[in-house]
Amino acid sequence: MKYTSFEPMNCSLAQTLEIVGERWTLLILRDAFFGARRFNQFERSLGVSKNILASRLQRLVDEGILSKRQADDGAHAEYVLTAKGLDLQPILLALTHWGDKYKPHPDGDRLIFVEKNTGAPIAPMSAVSADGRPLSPREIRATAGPALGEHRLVKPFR
Amino acid sequence: MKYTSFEPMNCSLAQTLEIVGERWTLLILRDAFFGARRFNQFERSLGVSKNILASRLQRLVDEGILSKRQADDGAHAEYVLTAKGLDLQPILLALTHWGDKYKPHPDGDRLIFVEKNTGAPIAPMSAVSADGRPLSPREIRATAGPALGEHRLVKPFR
DNA sequence: CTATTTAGTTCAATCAAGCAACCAATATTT
DNA sequence: AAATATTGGTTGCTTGATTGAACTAAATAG
Repeated sequence: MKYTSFEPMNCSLAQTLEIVGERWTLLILRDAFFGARRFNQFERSLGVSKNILASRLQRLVDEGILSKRQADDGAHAEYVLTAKGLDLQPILLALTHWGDKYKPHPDGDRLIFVEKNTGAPIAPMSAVSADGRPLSPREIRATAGPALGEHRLVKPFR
Repeated sequence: MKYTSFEPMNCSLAQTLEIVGERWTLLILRDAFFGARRFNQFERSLGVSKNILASRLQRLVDEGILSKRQADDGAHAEYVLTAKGLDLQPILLALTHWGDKYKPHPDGDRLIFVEKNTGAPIAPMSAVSADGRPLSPREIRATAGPALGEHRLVKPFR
């Protein structure tokens, strides 16, 4: 028996986790966002085993999150984020922001994300209304869309 | 040797993943956000093994993300999200939103998140500037904070 | 020409996931 | 009241994923 796949679950969260929820994957993507492209850069930055790294990179390429191509010098390959990969940024920022808040370093901030133009720090990740107001968890409700058959999630448990 | 811990990494993302990055954890939290409180509800909703579920719930309680308490009927225990747990919402929404976009159900949306008051759908998760403009990945830069010693992440790889 | 770096693959050992069986305490049915 | 089922777990076993080490082949550097 394999590890149970999340894919049969009719849930977008489960679908995403099936792809990026494996060990190391999000850290690999973090490094990709910081500019890592070569196998060796990921390996040294993370201290992950080569076989795991190779397998994760392959998976990300298969999923269209990274693309593997020859570097300009023709010699080695490099892995670069696709548009699909770049769209993972809110996930990484949200995870990072929570860690900043609840597992802070005693000396202060580790990284500060700023607008490239102005240098102003970006807002903390939050759900926002269509017109831009930050929303707290209790101000949000989930409603069933057309694809949510008789799925139990939307029926309150209580 | 255990699975290598992410904790020694001086990285907020790694710190968060160390806690919520395990298999099943984020799905458990999803159900908690949808109102699940009892052991049995999580078990049935997810189809996860009891031992795994017990261990994950325990971990989340230890981390202060869920609190375990006696239900009002005095009999059974229940697990409820703390403020720290509620703060994970942007993470779940970002993961869900990406799955909506890239692993959609053929019949359309699965869940639609709306404002409780107005019923209006919330905005897709995105980084936003301090004054509320959505920011694309290329408009954001990471700068070193005081706690980021001589960490390599901030130095561009290229 | 030799040594090193790079980008992997293959392999054995170990740890975690998954499953089934069990258990104690309540709740429900007969 | 007795029997049965449900709840909330724990224990133990098997299988699979992670890990680290050894190996390889190609490119690059000295």
